[in-house]
Amino acid sequence: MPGGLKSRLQQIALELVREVGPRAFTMAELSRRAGVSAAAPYKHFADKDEVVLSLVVRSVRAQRDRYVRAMASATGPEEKLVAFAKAVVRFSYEEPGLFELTLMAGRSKDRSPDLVRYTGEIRAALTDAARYYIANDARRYDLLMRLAGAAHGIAIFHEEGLFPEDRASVEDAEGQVAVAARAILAAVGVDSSIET
Amino acid sequence: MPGGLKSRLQQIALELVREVGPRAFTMAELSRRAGVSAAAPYKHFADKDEVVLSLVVRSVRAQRDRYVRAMASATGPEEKLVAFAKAVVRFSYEEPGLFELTLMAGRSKDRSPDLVRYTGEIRAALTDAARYYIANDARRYDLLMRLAGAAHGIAIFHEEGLFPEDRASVEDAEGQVAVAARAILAAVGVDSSIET
DNA sequence: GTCTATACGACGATAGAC
DNA sequence: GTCTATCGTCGTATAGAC
Repeated sequence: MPGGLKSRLQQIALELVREVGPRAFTMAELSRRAGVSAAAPYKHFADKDEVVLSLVVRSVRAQRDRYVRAMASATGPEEKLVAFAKAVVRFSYEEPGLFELTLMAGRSKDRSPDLVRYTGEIRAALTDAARYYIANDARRYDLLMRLAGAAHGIAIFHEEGLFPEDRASVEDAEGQVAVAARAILAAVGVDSSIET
Repeated sequence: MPGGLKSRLQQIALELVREVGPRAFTMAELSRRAGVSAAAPYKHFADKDEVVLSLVVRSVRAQRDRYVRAMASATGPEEKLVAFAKAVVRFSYEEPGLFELTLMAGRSKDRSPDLVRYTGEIRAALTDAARYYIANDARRYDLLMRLAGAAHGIAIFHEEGLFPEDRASVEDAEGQVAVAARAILAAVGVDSSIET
């Protein structure tokens, strides 16, 4: 079974990052969990960074899957963008390790075409829906920044346990982010230069 | 000069965290920069955690100073809350290390009365301004969560370099967060049960 | 492809002299 | 209060046998 260890290592690395976060991830623990020697992983990955990079790519791909799917199953621009915001909160809740990993994507973007592709696809889906609100590229990008930024921050607040005890469920957090998203969208109104 | 080293260590630890962030902070580097032996700091702090905790307290106090001052010099509830949101963005820009440190505050709150006090003062100032919008405690807390969460997220996006190149200044980020804050506040309207 | 063995460095923390 | 010296632990990474 050649190459069998490589994908197994990736899988275990994923679980490890899910548990302890990207910072505390170590090659030593990876080898331990895989039940192989500390040297073995280095036959499949040049170094630690290469392992982490492959996880970043997986994280972004997973988010693309979720966000694009969430937006596709909603009808109308506002509902699509709200669905995105809720999906961000849910992803951070279900995959805190991968969510934290995402922020490292900006740094390592040069090193992986896949990364560029997946982030591009997320952006394209968002842009598509937001076109309904704003035709101008720059202003529309600003709107998406406010929307995604707000979703990100609310997700973190929820993750950090800052929500009040009696309303700390994921559904509560999704509700809050939905309200915020609708507010941000309502503030820009609808771009009248768009034909139905 | 008894105790002189302790405050010097705190000062240097602060600079160190500002530079490399809380995760990469090490006692070894702290000693090195202070020009003392690796053992010296342990006469003043029980362990690494105690050093970091003292920095968390400093970070929260610094934010209290900024946020309360920013809100005090603005007139009217909306302007006060917008000023808070902008101050969050500016703090994350000017003190990224301390900003990152803040998220560890939730974990260690039990261990420092000062921490509880400072966070309480920030919350009180926010609550005071938000009373204009919502009288009900729970719903007002939700509003502040959306506001602070959005500010936090937009601050992080700016910090991570996700703003477009030609609009990546702090002032641009402040402008974006102000728009988002106003949108979130506008969505709840004004609580009519408030007199004046 | 995987192993054992190992080099090397960093860090946290302590003991005991002064 | 500060030093020197030191221990133990862990991590990254490589060399060479199988």
